[in-house]
Amino acid sequence: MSSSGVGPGRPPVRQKSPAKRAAIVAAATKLFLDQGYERTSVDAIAAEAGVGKQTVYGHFGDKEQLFLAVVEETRREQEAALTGVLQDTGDPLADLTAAAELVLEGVLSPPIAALHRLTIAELPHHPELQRLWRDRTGRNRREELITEYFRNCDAKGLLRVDDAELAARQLTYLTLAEGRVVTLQGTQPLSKAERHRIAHDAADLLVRAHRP
Amino acid sequence: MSSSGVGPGRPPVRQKSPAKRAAIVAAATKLFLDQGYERTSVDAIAAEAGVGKQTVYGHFGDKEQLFLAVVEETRREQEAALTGVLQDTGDPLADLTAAAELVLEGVLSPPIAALHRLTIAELPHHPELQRLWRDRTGRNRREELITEYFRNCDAKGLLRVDDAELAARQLTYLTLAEGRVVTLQGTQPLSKAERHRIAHDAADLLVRAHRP
Amino acid sequence: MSSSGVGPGRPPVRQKSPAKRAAIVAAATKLFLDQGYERTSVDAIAAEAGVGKQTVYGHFGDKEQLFLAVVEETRREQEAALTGVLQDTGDPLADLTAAAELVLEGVLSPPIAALHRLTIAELPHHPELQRLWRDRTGRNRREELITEYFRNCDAKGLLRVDDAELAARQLTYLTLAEGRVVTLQGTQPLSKAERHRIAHDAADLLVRAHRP
Amino acid sequence: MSSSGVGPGRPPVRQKSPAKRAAIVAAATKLFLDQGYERTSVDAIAAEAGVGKQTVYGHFGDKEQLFLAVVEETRREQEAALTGVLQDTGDPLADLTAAAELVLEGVLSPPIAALHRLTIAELPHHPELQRLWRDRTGRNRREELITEYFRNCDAKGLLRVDDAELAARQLTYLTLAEGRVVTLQGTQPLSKAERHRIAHDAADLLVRAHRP
DNA sequence: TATGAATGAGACTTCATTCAT
DNA sequence: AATGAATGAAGTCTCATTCAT
Repeated sequence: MSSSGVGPGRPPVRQKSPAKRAAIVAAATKLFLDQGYERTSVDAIAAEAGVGKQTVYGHFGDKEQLFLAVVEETRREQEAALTGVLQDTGDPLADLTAAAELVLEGVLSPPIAALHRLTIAELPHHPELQRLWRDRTGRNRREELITEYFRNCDAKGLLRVDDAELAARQLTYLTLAEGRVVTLQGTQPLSKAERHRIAHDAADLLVRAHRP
Repeated sequence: MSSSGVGPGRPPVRQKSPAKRAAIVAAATKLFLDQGYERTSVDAIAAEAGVGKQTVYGHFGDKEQLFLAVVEETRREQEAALTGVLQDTGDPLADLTAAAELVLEGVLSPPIAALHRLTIAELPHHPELQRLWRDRTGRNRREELITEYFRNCDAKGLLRVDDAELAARQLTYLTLAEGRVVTLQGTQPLSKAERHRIAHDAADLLVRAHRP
Repeated sequence: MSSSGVGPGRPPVRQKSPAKRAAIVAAATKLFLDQGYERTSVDAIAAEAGVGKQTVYGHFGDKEQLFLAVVEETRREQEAALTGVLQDTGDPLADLTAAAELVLEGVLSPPIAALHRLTIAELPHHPELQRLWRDRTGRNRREELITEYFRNCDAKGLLRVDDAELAARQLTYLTLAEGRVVTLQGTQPLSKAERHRIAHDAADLLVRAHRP
Repeated sequence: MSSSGVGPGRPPVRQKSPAKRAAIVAAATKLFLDQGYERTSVDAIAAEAGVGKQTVYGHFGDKEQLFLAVVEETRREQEAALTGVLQDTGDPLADLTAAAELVLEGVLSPPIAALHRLTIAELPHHPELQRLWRDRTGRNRREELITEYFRNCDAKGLLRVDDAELAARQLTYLTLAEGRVVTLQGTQPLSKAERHRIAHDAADLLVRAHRP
């Protein structure tokens, strides 16, 4: 606002290049997720991004701000990537199993799992990160869809669900918790069969609990 | 070769002091849990333990071995601390809620939560740690007690539980997952009321699902 | 990749100061020659050069590279210092004695002798150094001049020399070997008289062997 | 003398074991020759010898004394190993060539070459070593044999040698100097053919110079 | 006498950050 | 705005030596 006017004829006073900023964030994301916060050096980030070190400091101030920017950015991307497909075939067990599988697939994908580990690790050391994470908690598009699904089932009499939000959260947490344990927090791959089993067990529990 | 050399073998004269070893582990535990692996310096550990740096290296070889020793030791302590109280009042909902509360209390206690965060953070960087953790998974005394409880309920006709192990795992995971999210992975305290609510919600789900 | 990054390439703004590099090499040369490789700390080199430690690492990467740079540099200087004075008075014994004295003077001068000792000591530990030294062997300006001198004598009929290169090498090696032994590898000074004796003995042997 | 009496019946007051001393020297010799003085740790020596560290200090006082003991010991062994075979076939060139080959073989053998490099490297740092080496210089059995050989040749009129000692020294130095340069101070092997060439060139020079 | 646990100093190297250009 | 050379602090680990047994 103060620097990017539209008037003609000003000398080219070298604006902070958004392209470089993006390159830095991309490089930092890769390295942070791969190696963790402390293990990643600003030098390495600058080199990976192909920029000078001062450029990094110019854009982000210090290493911590850059880290927070990376977390924020990555979270935004993930959120956007949550495609809202949730079939309603009239068979709650099948539908919820499928939904849980999608949850697993999303959360255990390498970058997201890495972000999760990284966030947990750095949580106590960056108060700002706590605020960031707290704000996000529960505001998940997928969970909202599952909530709606439970509401529909209740309306249709397929299930009897008093608190659809709670049910959606339970399905999600249950699936995730077991998925994370089985894959050593996302460091090991999850076979299709195992993923299905986990999702099915969770969905089955919910369906049984809420059978009319 | 290493013990006898040229002359006849004589008994070793001086042993590595177990007291110093314990002091080092205690100091390392405190600092690692507090600050994380990378942020903790061996210098600081030695100072905290009141020993020389080389004493640390003499006992553990390098920082990573010390770290693994800390994890192992802490895990052992936790396991031992799991007192096996699990009431059977004939009211599954109440009993399982109480059990879940105990789970929460144990796992969200500051040192254990810190160890959990630390372990997750370092998992990708220490293959040995993965092995350690994998071996531990599921071999939990508390879970076994809950499993037995479900079996009893099934036998008594209070609940209908085909797979008691699965049920116990589900109760545990569900409780833990929500507890961890709510406390920001154990970095924030959990009020008694909130703890009860979480435990109750989970226990309620299980009981409903398995009602005869 | 490393030079352009995202934006358009701009000329590098700040160059590694050649003055600092030179100061580091000078300091390292002094200390390495004085104390040897292992005994010399990078800290001490940086202090002697009046720069920060990282400046040393920025310029040379690690201690070994710095060491090789020192050897290379010192060798270059020596080579350059070899002034090509080799009188031809028509008296081979006198001329070759004088030449041998010059060889002695050059090779037993404290810095060059020290470099020689240092190189020999480190040869087995730095393969790169072996390559460096192998390449240098025999490419000595002084030896070439002596070779020419022998050729001239042969042409003039003063001596009968079939293999002038061999003769030059023999004069050089013989002189050096005895000079080094007598001075304890250059650690002790060599009196003028002794130097003359050594040079004369060697030259005399060559002249006698090649008398027509 | 004061401690190793022969009288019977003294209580076994634990004498300094000569076997351990020998083991320490052997271990130290191996490691010093292999890695150099600074690079070899007392720890490693004690481990290699299979004794405690204090035993090393008990026997030798400190690392430097141990080093000097190693040099002294190794020198003694070499000296002893110099078998005095020097043929006299009446053909000076052949005999001296053979002698020079033996010199080469001895001096360029890996352990002796290593000792030579080590000694040169440490010469400036251990004044005691200088004294040790100075005393030894020229007191070489092989050289004495060659000296005698030259005297015999002179007596028999095969050669004309005024200073047989000088001639022997020249043959030795010349051979050694070239041999050392060619093998990079004994770090590289010397082919039989090359060894012969070097010895022959040196012997030839001497024979020519002293032809009657 | 012999052991090896323990020490304090110091080794090489890398870090986040600033400064001169 | 952007570069990367330079800094000073701090990192992990090893050393020669001593001390308690």
